[in-house]
Amino acid sequence: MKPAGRGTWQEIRGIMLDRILNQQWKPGEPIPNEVKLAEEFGSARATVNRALQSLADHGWIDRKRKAGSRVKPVPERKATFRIPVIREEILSSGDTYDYKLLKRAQVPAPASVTNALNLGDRRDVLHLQALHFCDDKPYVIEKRWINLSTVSKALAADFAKISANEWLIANAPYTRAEFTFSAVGSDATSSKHLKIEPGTPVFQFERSTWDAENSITLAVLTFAPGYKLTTVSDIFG
Amino acid sequence: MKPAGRGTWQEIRGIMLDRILNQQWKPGEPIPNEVKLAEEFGSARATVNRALQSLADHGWIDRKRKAGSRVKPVPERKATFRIPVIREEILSSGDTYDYKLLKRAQVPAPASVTNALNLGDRRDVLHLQALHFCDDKPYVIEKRWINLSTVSKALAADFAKISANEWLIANAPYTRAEFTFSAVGSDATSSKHLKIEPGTPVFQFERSTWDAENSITLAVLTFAPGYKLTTVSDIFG
DNA sequence: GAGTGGTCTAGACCACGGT
DNA sequence: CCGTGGTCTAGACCACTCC
Repeated sequence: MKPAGRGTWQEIRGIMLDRILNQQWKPGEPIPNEVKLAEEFGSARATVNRALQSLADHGWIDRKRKAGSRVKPVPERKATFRIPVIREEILSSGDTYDYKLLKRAQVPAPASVTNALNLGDRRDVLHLQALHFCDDKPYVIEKRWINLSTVSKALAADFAKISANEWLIANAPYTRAEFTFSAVGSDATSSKHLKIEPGTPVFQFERSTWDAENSITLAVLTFAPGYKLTTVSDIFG
Repeated sequence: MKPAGRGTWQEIRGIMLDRILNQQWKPGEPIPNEVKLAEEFGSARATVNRALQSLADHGWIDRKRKAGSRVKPVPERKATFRIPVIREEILSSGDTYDYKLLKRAQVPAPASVTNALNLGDRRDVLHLQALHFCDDKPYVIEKRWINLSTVSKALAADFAKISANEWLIANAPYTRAEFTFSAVGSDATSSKHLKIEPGTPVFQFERSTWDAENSITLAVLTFAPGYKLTTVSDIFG
């Protein structure tokens, strides 16, 4: 005869999620505490705890000491995107990849960059422009500014051979990043290199990265028309 | 005299992450197994396991039974967005919210919808168009198709009073969703209601949701010009 | 103060997957 | 086969926070 405890934490999570979905546990209402659930499922409290943690991580419940756990009134849905390394993204879909450095210059930072990277009066940045090709067609144009106060080594890198992103991954890992997605009309530079009419709607992806409080780089990626960013989110995605 | 074990799993994770970041543990190389790490940190294996799990969850290491754990050659960076409920997003920023249903019709599904929702020959869908206002200005136009085979109750809902999204959250929770972001030129309908020139670059957010294998709804949100989607990702975000 | 979740421990068994 | 990570247990103590 087996003891009652037969659940893995994922099974227990599944049971509890069902109760939330079919409103056996109603939005905003408290659910039994860990000890009681452990008794009910015939498992250790740690197992129930892990299941509840997971539900909380994925936005189904709120947990507070003393106050207990409650079903969120509105489930908090999230979408997660892998931030791709362009070269790998293209190669993995079986296309050919090419890269061309268009511009490299040590310049005083424009105001928008000073602001985005919190540069204060340290205004020396390395500015790069590059074009990435997919199947010999322009795929994305990259404008980038690198904070030389933080990453002075970047001056010695050969960005004609390795893209700034890949060099930075290896040489200046970041601990915090800010991403922005938007739709803009193609500007003069992008239009020229992507071979499209100025003003064509294009998808723009902006990323600034930081190591603790030190800004590393600002990258603005402008994709060729038709680019879509897609993600599938499973219930625990 | 205290035993050596003084670390929480987060502290241990922090130490191990440092080793990865300063390449004491090099990309692609194996790291010691859980038993050895537990000895080193003077903690239980479960504690080390939790720390390693977290590193794996966040894309810093790969773990395989028997093969052990290795530092990922290229850290896998992710960005997570909360999918906002428009009304709450607007209200929480202190603006006024308004909503207007523009159209409601039971129609045969257009081909793109049949395809996106995998409708087969069950072609009856409820089509809605609605406009959301922020501070009395048009903010986003929503085109939506609801699969009546799955959510027949939707025919009885009063979508003039409650937005489809909020009704569906309460009445047809989903277990899987697919999100797509893109930049498009504003079409005739959107231009008219957002009061912009046709062809203006606008941000478009498309979401289809599913309950197991049954599609629920397809929503296409077209935002007024200037909309940006932003997220900050901490090292363990 | 007291109830709840957060975490740690020591030990055990299991499941996967490389050899 | 057998080493590795994945998980469970039973018990303990701690930390937060509501009352």
